[in-house]
Amino acid sequence: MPRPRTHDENLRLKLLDRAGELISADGPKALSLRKLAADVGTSTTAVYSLFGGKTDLVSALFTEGFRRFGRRMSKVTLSGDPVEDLVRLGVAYRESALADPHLYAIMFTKSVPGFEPAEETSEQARATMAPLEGTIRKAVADGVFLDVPPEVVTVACWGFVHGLVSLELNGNLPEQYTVSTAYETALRVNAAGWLRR
Amino acid sequence: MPRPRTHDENLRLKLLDRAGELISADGPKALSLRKLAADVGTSTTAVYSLFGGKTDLVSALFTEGFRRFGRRMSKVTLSGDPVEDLVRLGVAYRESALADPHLYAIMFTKSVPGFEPAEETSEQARATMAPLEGTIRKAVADGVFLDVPPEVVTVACWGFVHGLVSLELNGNLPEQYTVSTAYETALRVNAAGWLRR
DNA sequence: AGCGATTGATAACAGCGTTGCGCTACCCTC
DNA sequence: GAGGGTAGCGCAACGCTGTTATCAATCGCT
Repeated sequence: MPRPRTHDENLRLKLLDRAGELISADGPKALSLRKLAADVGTSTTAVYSLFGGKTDLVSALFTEGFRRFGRRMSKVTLSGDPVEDLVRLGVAYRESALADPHLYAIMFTKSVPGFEPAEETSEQARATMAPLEGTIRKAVADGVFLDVPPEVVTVACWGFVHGLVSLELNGNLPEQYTVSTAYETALRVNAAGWLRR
Repeated sequence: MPRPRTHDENLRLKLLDRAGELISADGPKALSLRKLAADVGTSTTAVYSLFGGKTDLVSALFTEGFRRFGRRMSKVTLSGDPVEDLVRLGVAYRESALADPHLYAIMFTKSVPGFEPAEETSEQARATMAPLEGTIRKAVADGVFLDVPPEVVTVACWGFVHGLVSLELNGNLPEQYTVSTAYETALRVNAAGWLRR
């Protein structure tokens, strides 16, 4: 069989796109190199040429997920009031996660068994948290928030939203609990908890 | 080849134990029916007779995880001061999760691709949260906590600890961030946030 | 004691990620 | 313009996976 074209940057994107679709539609189990290659009209070997292996394909998805995530987070318009801004950022965080649940799962829970994110994980994750960190750092410096190391506050806030979102995505929340309303309430109380009394 | 014995309740336990060990040692990817059966000295078919399939084996692990978790949580001695008790429960929660990280992952993140917990999930999860829920319900009823639906507070507190623990288990936390000390600080601030002003 | 049901050992199936082989289309140099 | 090096990638095979049909052996029950 002949080869259609080489150095097909297009192919790379098509594989990445389709991989995202597959994983978004039916979860990580549904992402098989064979199916992926067949869908795109190539062979599994292409994935090895272009990415290095399945793990590296997932790694590319991981990066893409953070790109989208970071863009959404940085789009939030901040008011200057730290509590209000923490709420806004928290809401955007949830919306981002709900927009691509399976990408979120790749980023923050180990949803693809073979894949262990590289060292860049923490860095990339923290870079995404830049607006959050900035807001908190300022609030602490201004004496509006408690005099606690800003990292502690940042991680606490991040953990809070991550926890709620990931419970929601996993279906661990009770039936009668309507997330959207309670989420914001909880967010506001948590943020206000860091205010100096 | 003959068969050694039948109705071997012991075999069931050995399989379950070994499965837990395998998954705890090297993660969900390392749990293969063939290796499991070989280690225990039986064949893969036994898993199908005794559990129904790999999914159901994982489901049994899931249940076992909640059993251990619930026992640890209910062992916490409560002081009556809601903030203090929320901290104690939060600390116990983290210790439980760190004791069996992979079981925790089965319970709360979808670490085994095929496995979708049944309807009993939410129920079993919520049952585990009984001490937490009790403490909060009382604090709200007594007017010590803000007048917010207790479920909202419960889910918020649960999400908070789950989020921090799962970020920690996934290695998403910054290097310099020392969890054990910051965790308790954050826990206390969060709990105090629910106090009536 | 003997019958029926259940356990589980064997072996086969389909599908998976991965890899060696080799063809082919491109780029570079002459 | 012609020839050689290189990289993309289709094909086929390997060893692994979960699952299942077949069937022998053993149990509980009458």
